[in-house]
Amino acid sequence: MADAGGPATIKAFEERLLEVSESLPKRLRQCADYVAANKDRIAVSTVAEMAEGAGVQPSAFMRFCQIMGFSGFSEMQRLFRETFVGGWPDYSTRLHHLREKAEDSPTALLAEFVEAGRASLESLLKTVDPHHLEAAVATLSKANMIHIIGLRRSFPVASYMSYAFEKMDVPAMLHSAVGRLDNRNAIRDGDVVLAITFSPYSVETIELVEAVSARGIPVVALTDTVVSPLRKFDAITLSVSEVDFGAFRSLSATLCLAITLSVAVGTARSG
Amino acid sequence: MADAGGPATIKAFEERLLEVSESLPKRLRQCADYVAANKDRIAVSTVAEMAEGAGVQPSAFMRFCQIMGFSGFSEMQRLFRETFVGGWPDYSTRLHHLREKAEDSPTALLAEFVEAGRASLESLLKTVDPHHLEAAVATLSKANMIHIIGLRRSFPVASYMSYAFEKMDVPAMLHSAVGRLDNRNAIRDGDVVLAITFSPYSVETIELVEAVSARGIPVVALTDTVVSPLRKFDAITLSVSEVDFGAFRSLSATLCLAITLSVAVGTARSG
DNA sequence: TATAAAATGGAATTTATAGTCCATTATGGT
DNA sequence: ACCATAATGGACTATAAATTCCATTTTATA
Repeated sequence: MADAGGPATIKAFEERLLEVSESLPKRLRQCADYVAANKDRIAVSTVAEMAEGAGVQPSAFMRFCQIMGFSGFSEMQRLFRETFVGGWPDYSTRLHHLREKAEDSPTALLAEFVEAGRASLESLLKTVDPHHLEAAVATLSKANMIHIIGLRRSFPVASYMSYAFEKMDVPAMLHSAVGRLDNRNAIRDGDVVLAITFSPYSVETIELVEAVSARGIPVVALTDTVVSPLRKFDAITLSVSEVDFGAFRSLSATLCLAITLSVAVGTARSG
Repeated sequence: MADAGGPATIKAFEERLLEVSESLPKRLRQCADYVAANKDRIAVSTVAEMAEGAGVQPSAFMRFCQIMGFSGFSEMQRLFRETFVGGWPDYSTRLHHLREKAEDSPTALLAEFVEAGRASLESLLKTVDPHHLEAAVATLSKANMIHIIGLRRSFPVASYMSYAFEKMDVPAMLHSAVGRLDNRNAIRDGDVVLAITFSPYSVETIELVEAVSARGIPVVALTDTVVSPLRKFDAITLSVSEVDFGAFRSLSATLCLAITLSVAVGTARSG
């Protein structure tokens, strides 16, 4: 018990957390992880709440506090309560502050993108047609193989879905057009193409869709507006209007739709 | 007690406070004044502490809470505590219902992910340390070449940043570890490594960081919590706590930070 | 595989805190 | 100046939360 008082600052707390978290049994590690990801909650929660969040018993959480060097939860909580008096206003005031006060600092920029992302997410629920979404899920669920194509700015979305499908044992293939290779011969009857493209639309993607569409292969499209060139082919279209800030588009809403599709298809298949 | 439930938002709370404070006896007015000046303390204080701060008896403060329309102090405090944590309530239980939701209707699932994304974005503003962000931008701006590494679930983020940098003429290279190739020899003095990894952390990424860190190459890390293994090397760490659905992570917040970094670095270079 | 040690879950206990009540003091009107 | 009414302070009680303890399960070791 050389450690009379636990960490006295948040920084010391984090160091101790890191140092300790290497060698921790299962439950206590859960505590460490949850705490690391939710430091702000400590100040305003009860042990019971923290324990539930971490998925452990209150007593386990207590033990964790002691390992961190505190006498108990209360003492740990005190550290966080004290350091954050004078602390944080709510989201909107904070945002306002950042925008005005810290003009053209990276943090102000972050605030702008966060706001753009939020706006995009909000409009997502409005722009996505539930029937189209259901149709897309149904089509993808029946596919023997899902061929994902998305290049340039859409590539992150395509690779994301590819990863998600793999994790859920949904047969999917990412067409990356590396070295101008064009694997369209891999696409066979019973397969489905999932095309992702946003303005300015990659010709490769459009060409691929055109080709397979002519062969009667179903196409599900993730695109932006109603004027997307993919509309011409009878694809099931899900449109996302992303609020962009400057020339750059944060893909918040698009990825949100992507994960939804992935999970929906994954469960539909296994169910 | 015509007023069954008190104010439900901070805004409503402020309005009620203003409306009420006109006609208040001495002690209760003290409460009102103190609360107005110390709203943030409500979440982390006891009645006794608040009363002392306002210079009144606890019982007087209790009466004040009731006049504000709450049943007591606890109810008033709950309002502040909830708005603090932004209320992404126990996801462990939500996760259980995720499958049912997915089968139920994809739209419900979408709503769930939208909500998760919004919560993640809000907390992003809290978790990102402005100083670290500035340091990261400064370091990346001075790099001769930015080496981006991010595998598996982090790969979409890595490829996104790679694309963004390219568009802004920032010299950057995406290390994809295709075919187990390891291009670490391409990393030279004056370069900077941008590592992106989330739990469970890819060993390849950690190994790379370890290797270059030993050579004195600066590392900027995008990771999740403070217990990330990247902390051990002295990297400039930006942590994003994203809501996880089991193996699935909606990358809304992460991408938001990614685009911010990209644009900030891009402008810093050209400016 | 048997045994000891560590970790865990849950109930019991203790402590702290919110909330109530009433006697006392201040205030405003006649 | 007196009375009626409202406001206040402080002690008391109920409640909810933190903490501890121990029986049970799990894990590591010989």
